[in-house]
Amino acid sequence: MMTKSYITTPIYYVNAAPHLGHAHTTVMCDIMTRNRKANGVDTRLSTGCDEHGQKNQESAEKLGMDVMEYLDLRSSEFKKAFDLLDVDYDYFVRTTRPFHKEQVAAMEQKFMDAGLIIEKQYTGIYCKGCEQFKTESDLNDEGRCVDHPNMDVEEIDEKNYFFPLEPFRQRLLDHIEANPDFVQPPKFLSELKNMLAEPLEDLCISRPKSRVSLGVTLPFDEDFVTYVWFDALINYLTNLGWPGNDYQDYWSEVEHVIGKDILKTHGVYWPIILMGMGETLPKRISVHGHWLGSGGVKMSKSLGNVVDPLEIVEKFGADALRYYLARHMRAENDSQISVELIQGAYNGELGNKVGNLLSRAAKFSVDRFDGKIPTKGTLTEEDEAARAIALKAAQGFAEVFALTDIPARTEALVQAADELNNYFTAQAPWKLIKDPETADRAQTVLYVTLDSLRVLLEAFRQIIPTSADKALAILAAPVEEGVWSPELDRLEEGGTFGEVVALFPRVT
RNA sequence: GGGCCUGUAGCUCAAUUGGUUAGAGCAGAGCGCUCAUAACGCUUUGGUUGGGGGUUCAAGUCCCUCCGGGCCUACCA
Repeated sequence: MMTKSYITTPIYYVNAAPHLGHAHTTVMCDIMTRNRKANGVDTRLSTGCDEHGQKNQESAEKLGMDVMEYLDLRSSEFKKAFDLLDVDYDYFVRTTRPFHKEQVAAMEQKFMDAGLIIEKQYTGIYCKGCEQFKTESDLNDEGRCVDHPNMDVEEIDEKNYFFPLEPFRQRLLDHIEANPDFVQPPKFLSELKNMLAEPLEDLCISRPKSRVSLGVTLPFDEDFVTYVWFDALINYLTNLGWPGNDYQDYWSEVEHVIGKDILKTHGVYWPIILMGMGETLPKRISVHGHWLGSGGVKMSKSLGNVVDPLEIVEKFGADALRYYLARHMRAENDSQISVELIQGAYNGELGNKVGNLLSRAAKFSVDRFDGKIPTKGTLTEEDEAARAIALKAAQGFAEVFALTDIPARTEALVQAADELNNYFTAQAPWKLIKDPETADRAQTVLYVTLDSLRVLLEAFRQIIPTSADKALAILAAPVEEGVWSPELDRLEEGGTFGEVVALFPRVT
């Protein structure tokens, strides 16, 4: 049984404002963290910004800003966005912080001393956009990089430092063989195996300062800074205070959550760097797909289908976005998103099912029972069935789940709320209450509905914490932080309702 | 060019991994209810599973091919 856990988001390149992809990965990590904490696992979550590299430097220059001033501004935007999205992180790293830079440099010196780094001369065509050298076939008809057709490429002849990866390839393959859970879901494991099927090229770990100044200076050659990935990945360790004494407990349980675009850096480069350091390899790399615009095409400004997370938060609230991201990402594939789809899910799933159930049962109770939680009488078969449905859906949150489990488990909660709506309509307490002989029965139906909903809401805290707590406050059912398990009959009979307001007010 | 994946009702997704008449939600249509956020419930319309070919008693599922999407990668960066 896992007792500690360490979840990481990638650290985000700050050459532009935070976008949906950043929001997605980070919110998924937050959900996994809340889930583990609720199940008694001591979990830490790290996120942050990668502030080195050529593109960051150029973004600052383009705005005519001092580099540090620019980085301060950008990283504060990321931090603000994650705060707005209710992400409860333990570490927000900035790779420009002195401790991180010192440890990166120390690690590099060790690599040099151990003979793991070599020096080579290289001539080639360099694309600043990619921060990579290109071959002739990479270029378009105009001799420009296909990914950055608006930038000129440069011919460069220079010395650089390299970390040969090939000597570690077989060890990594052996590790994967012995740990088939290393990358999840399986589709991405086979992709990783393919990346390792051919000999690996040496990883260039340096960039000359004449081209890039924003980075960690190489300890053995001050004319160079460190290539961003060779520096950035180390944040996963330096966040924990590595190489201090107490990092190991969390490090041995580390899970990296990434988008499929950076599988190679995390599945190949990073484990091999760790091997070079003599460190434990990550326990798991959990990979998710990307969000596409509706129709399944990539989001782009020219198509006008870009979903801006902050605009969504402003229009629908943070929980609407958190819910959509959690519920509608398919396990192994890319998924679609648009303002219309979010609006549909918000109104139709959160509002009409969950929010409306709370409204109809709570307002009815408040009106007829003097603002008090009704009293439960003898339960019928139908009552028990309704309770069982809620309990079962909530049970999915009373165990540690994987990244790919999130959509189905979230869906189960909404479905359970939907079934409670069914139950409520079938029992029709508004009819029962008219006859004195069945008035008590109305109270039981209301209690069962509200108490079952409370169980669902407690599970919902892992997905949409603010809304769930708001709803639980209406039910006068405060929950304690920490270890949780779903239990019935925790709603206090005769307790006083909070003010009943619409949980997810309809947005049109 | 190579690798991995993908295309199923108007829209977003399922289909126990080859096995009855391909399911669900939303949208549309009809009815009901009035506790509720014009919300809820019941009924219902809608599919040659991207096109073509093949294997099989049987194909959404396997093979080939064409078309459309996505990510990675590409003479030592």
